[in-house]
Amino acid sequence: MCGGFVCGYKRKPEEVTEERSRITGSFPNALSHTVTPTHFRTHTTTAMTYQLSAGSCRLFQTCTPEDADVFNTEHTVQFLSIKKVGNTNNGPDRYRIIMSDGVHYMQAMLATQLNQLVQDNVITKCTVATIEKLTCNYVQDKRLIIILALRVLAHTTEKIGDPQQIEPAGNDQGINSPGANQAASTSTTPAPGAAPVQRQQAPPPKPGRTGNIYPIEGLSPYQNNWTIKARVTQKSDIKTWSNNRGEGKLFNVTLMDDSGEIRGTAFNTVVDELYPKLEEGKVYYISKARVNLAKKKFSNLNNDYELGFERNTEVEECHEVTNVPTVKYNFVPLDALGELNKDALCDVIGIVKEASEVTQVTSAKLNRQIPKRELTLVDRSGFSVRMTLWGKQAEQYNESETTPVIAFKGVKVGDFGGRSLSMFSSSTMQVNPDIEECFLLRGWYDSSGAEQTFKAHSISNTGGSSSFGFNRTDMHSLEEVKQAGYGMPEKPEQFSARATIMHIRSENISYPACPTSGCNKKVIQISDGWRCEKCNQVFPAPEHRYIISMAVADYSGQAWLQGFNEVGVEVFGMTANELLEIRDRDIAEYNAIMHKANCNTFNFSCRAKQDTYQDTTRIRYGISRMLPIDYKEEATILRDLLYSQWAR
DNA sequence: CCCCCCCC
Repeated sequence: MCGGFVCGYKRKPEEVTEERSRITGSFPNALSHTVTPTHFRTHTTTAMTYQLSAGSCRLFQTCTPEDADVFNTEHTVQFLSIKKVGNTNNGPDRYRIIMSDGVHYMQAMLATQLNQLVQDNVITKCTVATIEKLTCNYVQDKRLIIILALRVLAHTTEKIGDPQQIEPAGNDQGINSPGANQAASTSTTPAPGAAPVQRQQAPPPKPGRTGNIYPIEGLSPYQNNWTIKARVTQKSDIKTWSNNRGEGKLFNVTLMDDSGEIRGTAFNTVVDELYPKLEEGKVYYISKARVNLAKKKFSNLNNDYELGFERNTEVEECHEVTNVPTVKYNFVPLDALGELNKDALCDVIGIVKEASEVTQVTSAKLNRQIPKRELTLVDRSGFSVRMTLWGKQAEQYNESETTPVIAFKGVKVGDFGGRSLSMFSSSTMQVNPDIEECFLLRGWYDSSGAEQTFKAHSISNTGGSSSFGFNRTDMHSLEEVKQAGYGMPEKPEQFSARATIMHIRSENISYPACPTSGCNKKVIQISDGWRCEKCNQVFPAPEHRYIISMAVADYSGQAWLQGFNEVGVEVFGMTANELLEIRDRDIAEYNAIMHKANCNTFNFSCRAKQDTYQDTTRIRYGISRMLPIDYKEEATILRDLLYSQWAR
């Protein structure tokens, strides 16, 4: 009855996890370094998002043997086809690959030493892989890319994006390909930016400005004669620093055009020159800045690169009113914030129902005062959420306007009070923007919204839309969670784990609750029924709700987890009313059900919290989400983890 | 060359 694989998961956790620890131990962090969205800084929350290296095909097509950067850089591509090509001289098989960077596709050959990857189906159609090493044969005017080393990131089933065949190289860096338009572009997930494909029809000849107008997404260290035409969507304060490496001042701007966004930074004397010149909201031609690799860890923008403004950087205001980029949004309705993970970035639009005064917060970390202002946003979903503004944005907020519509871009999702929002210095806000959503909100609020009451996201709303999701990139072993002090002051609260149920406390497995939908309060038995204090009503019978306390284990150790009704339903596959009915009717059957619930493995999303009860302080772990294991999914992830290492 | 995104 029980297939071997399922039994594998039913083994004692020590055995199961010994195996797991061997795998994870050998390849530390491999998963999070290859396939997590955070690494690629896409703004989606899908666990699996693959960012192809847009522009790589263009580079391959135009590179010269001296382009060391092309050959020393990793390129993530998707294989669209793999075909054996005839060999004439009885040599080894050769495989021809069509690979896509999401924007273009082109041919490449697999080095014969990698043939095994094809023969073992390690790489197939739709495999996403990072090319770690390649070389290029130059035959007459043609280039033949040969893949020398790669690692597999994932096996997908569909073509990513709408890549176009790349046209032959040779015509001036290969610009101007009509078919090479970008895929649908939204603000939060801009299409993999094309290499320079857009050329301004008639850029006004300005003295000192050289080169073509490049889309921001086309900028890379491999191009140097470019000019971008971009709007400053955000300008920071001038910041000063002093550390053991020295001291100085700097400021950043966020630059945006239709293709994407990029951060620019000026230091020291360049600050004096450019800070007054660059104004928020205005459009500029910018050229001769350095294109540096962005340090992903510190950038919230969707770009692999950032600009370093230097002494010779040219910045010139653009007064044209046509074809100027506008901020594009991908709004998340406020009721859907619960579906985003903590620390995710998102765009929201709402009515400012309330705005606090500016207060000063003392940052423990930075040891300085930071101005702060809280806004309460509401929208047509009937939800409200708190948005925190910091620094300049808090101080300069115009409080004279009541209930404006504000659109926010690139704000951080927090978990205070269930869900909260906070601005980064790179986030932008636009008051009463000239967009449809704004008009709709205004109309709704003025006609009815103002009178309405709003639902806040709440912590207690577990299992519902505002609970935290299971997050594969935030997996921890139980021992690690204990060692790291999750739940202690200043420590993280949220973690995800995979663990197996060892024991469920069978006493007090439920409580009699008010049957009113959403009330959940405990009811008290009185002479003529069950009374709810909150609803001030007497009911003939209560609705029993689970309170689960269970010991779970993984390879590292064990922990007690607490869960509410949703957890019990997941564990037993029936409601508490049904389980109690069985208990009262047939205790043996009840015991069998309790027993059967053991040894099942789940993916958990948990919240650790310090708690003091009868003079004892301890950390309690609450279950916010509990998902049955999808064996196929788990196996696929482990397989890809192995492949990605083995293919190195 | 910064790199903190803060607090309740």
